[in-house]
Amino acid sequence: MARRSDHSREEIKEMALIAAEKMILEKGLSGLSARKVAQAIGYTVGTLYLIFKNLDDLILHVNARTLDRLYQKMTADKPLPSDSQNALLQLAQTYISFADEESQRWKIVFEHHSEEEHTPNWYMERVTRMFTQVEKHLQALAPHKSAVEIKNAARAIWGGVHGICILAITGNLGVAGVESVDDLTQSLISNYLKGFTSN
Amino acid sequence: MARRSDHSREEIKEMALIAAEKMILEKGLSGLSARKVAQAIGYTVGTLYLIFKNLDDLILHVNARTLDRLYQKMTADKPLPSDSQNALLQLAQTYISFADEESQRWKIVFEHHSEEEHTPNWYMERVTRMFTQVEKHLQALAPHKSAVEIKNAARAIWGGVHGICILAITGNLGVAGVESVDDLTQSLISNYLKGFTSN
DNA sequence: TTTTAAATTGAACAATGTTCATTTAATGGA
DNA sequence: TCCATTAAATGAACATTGTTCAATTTAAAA
Repeated sequence: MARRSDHSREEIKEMALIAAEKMILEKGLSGLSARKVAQAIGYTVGTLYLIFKNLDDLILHVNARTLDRLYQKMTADKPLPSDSQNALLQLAQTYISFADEESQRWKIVFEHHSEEEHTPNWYMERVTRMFTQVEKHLQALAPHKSAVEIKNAARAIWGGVHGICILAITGNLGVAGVESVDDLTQSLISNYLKGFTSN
Repeated sequence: MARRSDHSREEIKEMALIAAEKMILEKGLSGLSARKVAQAIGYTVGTLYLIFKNLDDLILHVNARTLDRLYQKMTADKPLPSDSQNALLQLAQTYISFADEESQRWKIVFEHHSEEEHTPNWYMERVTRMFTQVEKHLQALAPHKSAVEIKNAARAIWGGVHGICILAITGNLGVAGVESVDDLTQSLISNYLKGFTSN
C-alpha cells in the first residue's frame, strides 16, 4: 500500500540516520537539529516526527549504529593472536582506536541519556553482545572459573578499558595521545589477568 | 568602589552556582537555563552574562565544585585502613558512593565538553589532585617502582574504577545496584595490584 | 547639585524541539 | 474517466532556548 512517497519509511529512516551521523561527525551533538536533518534528506520536520518519537529516539538509533560499527571492528578477522591474553589486548586496542578515530560518534553513546525509563531491548542486546566477546577469551584463559566470575571479570576489564578511554578523551586523565591510552590499558589488562588467573 | 549591587560579583557567582546546582539536582542538565538561574537569584540574564562567559562556563564552575566535593570526601578522615591496598579500596568505594549519591552532578562532569580549546588550569588542577591521592598509596605499596610507573598505575586504576561506574550509571553494564559496582571495582583493584606488585 | 561611570536591565534575535490541523496525491471502485 | 478514500507530507504555530547590547538606573565623586 505504498503512498505518495518516493521512499519507504525504512528508507527515510536510513537517510535520516546517515544525515545525522554526518552532522555529528562534523560538529558533534550540538550540530544536530531536527530541521537540519529533515532538510538534508529533502523532507520536513513533520515527516521526521512520523518516524522517530523525538530527537532522543533518533540519537538512540545513531548510537545503536555506532555500537554495530564497533562490534564489526571487534569481530573482524585479524591475524589471530597467539593466545587468549593477546586476543584480549587486541580487543582493547580495537576499542581504543575506534574511540579515537570515531570519537565524535563514540562519545555520544555515553553522553546521551534517554529520558525513557527503560532502555529498549534491541539496544541493550547490542551492548551485551560486546561483553560476550570478552567473556569468550576469558573463559579460554581461566577454564576453572564459574560463569558468574567470567561475567564479572569481563565487565571489570571492559569497564576499565572504557574508563581510561573516556577520561582521556574528555581531558580528565592528564595525559595525551593514543599511545599513552594504549599503554595504560595494556597495563591494566595484563596486571589484572595475572591476578585473575592466579587463584 | 562598590556600586549599586546588593551583592558583590563573588556573591552573585556563588548564588548562581548554588541555584544551578539545585536545578541540576532536580532535573539534570536539561533543567538548567540561563533565565531560570537568573530569576532564581533575583537578577536578569544580562547580569549572569557579566559574570560567566556563557552557560558552558557556568557549568564548568559547577563541575569544579563537584570535584571539590568529591575530593573532600576522598580526603575526609576515616577509620584508617590497615594497609595501602585497603586504603585504595576505600578510595574506590568513596568514589562509587559519591557517583551513586550525587549521580546527577557527577554525570555532568563527563557529559559536558566545553567548546574551549583548552580546559583552564584551575580546573585541571582539581583533576590531577585526585590522582595524587591514589599515587600516594601506590607508592607506599610498591616502593621500588619509578615515579612514572606509579603515575601510570594510578591512572589505569582510577580510569578503571571510573569506567565501571559510568557504564553502570548509563545502563551500559548490564548489571544493577551499587553492590555489583562495588564488587567489580574491588575485583579490578585487587587483581590489578596483585599483578602490579609482583614484578 | 551636577557629573561620571559602573551596574543592571530587558527587548531583540536567531535557533531550538514538538505538535497537529491542513493539504496533497496515490489507490481502488464506479 | 472520475470520485471517494485514506495515508503521506506539510509547515505554521508555540513555547523555550543562548546570547547580545543599547538604554537605563543608581551610587559615588566632584
